Amino acid sequence: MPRVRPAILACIRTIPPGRVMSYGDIAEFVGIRSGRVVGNVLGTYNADRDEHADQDLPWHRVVRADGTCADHKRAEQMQRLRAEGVPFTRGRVDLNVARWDGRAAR
DNA sequence: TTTCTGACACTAG
DNA sequence: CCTAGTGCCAGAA
Repeated sequence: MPRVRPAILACIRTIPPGRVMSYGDIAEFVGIRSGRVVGNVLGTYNADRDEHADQDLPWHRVVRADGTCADHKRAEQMQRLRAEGVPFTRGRVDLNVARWDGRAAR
């Protein structure tokens, strides 16, 4: 079984400030077809005992395919993204501008 | 080992 | 705009 967790975390850390990636994009990046795994990784990682974990991981730069974010953290996430200069449209991330390919910057 | 769960994606209605 | 169903895969119990 491929260790997707490190790959996913590494991919998320690759996202520069002011940019975001969708769960599906990250899943595709690590070679899987379910964005659910990405969410699971984030959930387990956040639930981990490592206090320094969430500090190192810009989980707020991970959003859904349509630009919305997780319900439980959407307030904090939106605030952080806005602080980084991520454009918002009607409460959703403007993926047309902020989307990060993960390898080919625009 | 099997089973359940989940910070999702996508399509259909 | 919404809900419901299906596919999907790595962890945790």
